Amino acid sequence: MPGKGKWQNRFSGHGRRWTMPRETILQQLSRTNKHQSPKEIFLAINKFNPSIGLTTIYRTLELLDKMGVIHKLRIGDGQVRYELRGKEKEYHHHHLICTSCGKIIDYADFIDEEMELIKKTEKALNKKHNFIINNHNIEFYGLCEKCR
Amino acid sequence: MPGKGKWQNRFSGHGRRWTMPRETILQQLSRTNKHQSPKEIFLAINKFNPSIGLTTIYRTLELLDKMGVIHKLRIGDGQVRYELRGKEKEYHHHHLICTSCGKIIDYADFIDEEMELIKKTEKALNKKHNFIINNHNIEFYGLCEKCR
DNA sequence: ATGGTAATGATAATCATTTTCAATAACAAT
DNA sequence: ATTGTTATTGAAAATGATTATCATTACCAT
Repeated sequence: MPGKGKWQNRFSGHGRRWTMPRETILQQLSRTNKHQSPKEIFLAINKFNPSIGLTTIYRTLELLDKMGVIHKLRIGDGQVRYELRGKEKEYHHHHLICTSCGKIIDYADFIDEEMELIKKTEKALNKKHNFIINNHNIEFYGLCEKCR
Repeated sequence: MPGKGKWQNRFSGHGRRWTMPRETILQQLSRTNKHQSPKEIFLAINKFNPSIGLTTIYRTLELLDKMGVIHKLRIGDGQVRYELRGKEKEYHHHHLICTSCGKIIDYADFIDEEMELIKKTEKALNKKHNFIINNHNIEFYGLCEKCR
């Protein structure tokens, strides 16, 4: 039985199981606030635990995303990336992506105004298109300091 | 020499050439306001002009995106998608994406407030991170009327 | 302790996108 | 109009991320 971590409770009672690979993957996601791709996560884990396969990484990340534990990021560099949505990172932020080197900067300015606009927009879209909005994605593309 | 279209002038004088495939691809992009993937564009063109290869579609779309003529969309359905940025579509809009069936709805509400926020944010990000912002992407994910 | 079944990992399969490279065609200079 | 340079093209192969398959393993409720 794997050690009980803070996420274990989210896995019980829905036909889901709390397993060692899942705990290890969540640990790796917690280890940094970088936006990691499945391959990166696999390589990091593989150094100390070569028994966890890449397929499991993919499956677990997909599951965690569906559960709302992590956030899926499609920045367009050829790989999907994920970041944790834990309490310590629950502050709302978006991404600044350098189209030259791929660097990603998190930013969280004007959040109050932004949240207000988002809420207003979500409500209007819901009414107008009868669309339930679960998530949104705001990204800015450009050139970072080094690449400009 | 291919027929002169309204985009030809954007291709002259920079070592670029105005070719039949490019004109055909731009025509196909103009034919609809849907968000088309390279394969969809290829299949549509292929019906009446099988001489244009998929590789050329990819290369041309990439070029047109860099030129700012079209807008690249990564909605996460496994393919990149493009839409024209022509005058007739120059109104600012964002996308509402159904995570179940993949339907995309364009919307353009609260644009004034949004533009103001975007401008403010861009200016602040520029100052704070010394980042030049060229583009931004706002998407809402959820369930459409049929899928909810 | 054990049985049902969710989860796993190795492998192969898919599928979008890129690379390669020889052939072609746009177009500037003549 | 002809020519030479070189951007562009298309076919085929390569790449690389993600997904499907399937036999095996290991949670965990009983």
